[in-house]
Amino acid sequence: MYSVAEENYIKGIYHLQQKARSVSTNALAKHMNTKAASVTDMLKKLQTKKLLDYEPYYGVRLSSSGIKLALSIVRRHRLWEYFLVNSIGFGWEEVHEIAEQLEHVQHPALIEKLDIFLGRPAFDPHGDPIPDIDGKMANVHYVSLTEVEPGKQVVFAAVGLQTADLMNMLQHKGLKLGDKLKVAERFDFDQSLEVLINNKKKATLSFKLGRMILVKKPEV
Amino acid sequence: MYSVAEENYIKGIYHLQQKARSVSTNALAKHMNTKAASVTDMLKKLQTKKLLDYEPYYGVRLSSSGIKLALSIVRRHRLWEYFLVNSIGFGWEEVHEIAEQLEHVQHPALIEKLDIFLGRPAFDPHGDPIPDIDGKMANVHYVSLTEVEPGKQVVFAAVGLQTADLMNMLQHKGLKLGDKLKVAERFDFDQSLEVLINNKKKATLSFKLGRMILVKKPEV
DNA sequence: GATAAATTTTAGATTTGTCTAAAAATTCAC
DNA sequence: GTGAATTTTTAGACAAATCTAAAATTTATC
Repeated sequence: MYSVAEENYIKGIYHLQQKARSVSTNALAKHMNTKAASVTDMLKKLQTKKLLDYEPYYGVRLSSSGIKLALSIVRRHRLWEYFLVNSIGFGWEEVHEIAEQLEHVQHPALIEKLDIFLGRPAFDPHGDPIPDIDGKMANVHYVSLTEVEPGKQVVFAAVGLQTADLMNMLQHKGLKLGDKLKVAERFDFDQSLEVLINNKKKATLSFKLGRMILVKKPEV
Repeated sequence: MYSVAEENYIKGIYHLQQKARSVSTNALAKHMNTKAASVTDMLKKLQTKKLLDYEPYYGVRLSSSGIKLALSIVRRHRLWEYFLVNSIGFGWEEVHEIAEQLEHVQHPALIEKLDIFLGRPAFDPHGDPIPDIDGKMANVHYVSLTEVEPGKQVVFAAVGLQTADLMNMLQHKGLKLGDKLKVAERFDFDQSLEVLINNKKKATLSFKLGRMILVKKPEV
């Protein structure tokens, strides 16, 4: 098992790596709120554990096992955030710090059981995709219907949540994967949407529902 | 705030204090799975934080602020256990170790929101009372099954220990909280018990096992 | 391409919590 | 109540993760 400090470094490198190919000691030190000397020490340690490829003076990249670990930490973090907001009523602005602690709780079955309890959500409360147990996550080229410009045609590509509640509701509204959707109206008052389904049926969707409808641009 | 190690010592002293007025260094060392020298160091440290009254060579007792802290840790631990069993489907034998980690997650509103979400439960899955935010909890005067007169009907209300070993054994014998128990026979030779469970199943329990089965008189 | 500026690493110290071994205090046994 | 056994504390060391200050390396500038 890895220490909390080690896990935090791996997660930090993972996030910085999304922007640039390789991560510098200084950038990581700033991101981790620590000093460059401390970063160097930790990189040498994580190098021996084969979690990353570290070239002194030339920055660091996660190895494949480092990426795997990072994705598992990100998974834990985002599932706990989802729980904090959608189960016990925190606002999405307060959950990050709590999830930073919860993500380090170690148990072989905990996260899988939490995932099932939550309905295997695909996105956390901030809209970030939640990696599955194999590290796969929703293609972030999807956007939720709430972010689509009125008038534009899009295709219903995925749901952001797999609860019976949501499924029943989608069925009731006559919505299924592959449907062509056009936002006819967006009301500022409650951010609800009026959509045209397959250029035929009209339906009114709440903001909360719209967020769980993930869409992509139609194939040309 | 207090470190995980500090919180664990406070919790350990609290539990040992329930049995005896004052807690010895060695008893605490055994309970904490550490060495007496380490205990002495920590006691001196917690003494300066006014969490306990420590008299060198003569043991330790929690101060009133130490008791308050202990009760808050116990509250966190038992609420998380309740969540693990009743919300996400763990068996009662596996939750103790996870709750040991979760109990140290720090946030001013977390435990109150969790408590509300769970419906403010009064007892954890092992039958132990959950302190409220002011440290108050259900007053329980359980006796162990070994002290019950043969023929009397009692109710299995709590376990005296929370090891996976014990939980597995109870599960195997088909014993769970709320069961009606009657001591059918007590053998002087090894002090083992023969009990009738819910007026149906019979089971033989060793003295050691019987001591860990805490019961109360049935409601009238 | 030499030198200055910036970055990174090394060396050595610090804090927290732990350990072993030895010394000190208490308790037990007769 | 004295000596032995037990318990507890002290002294000194260690591992993890951090720090500051100095040295080494890379990058930028002219």
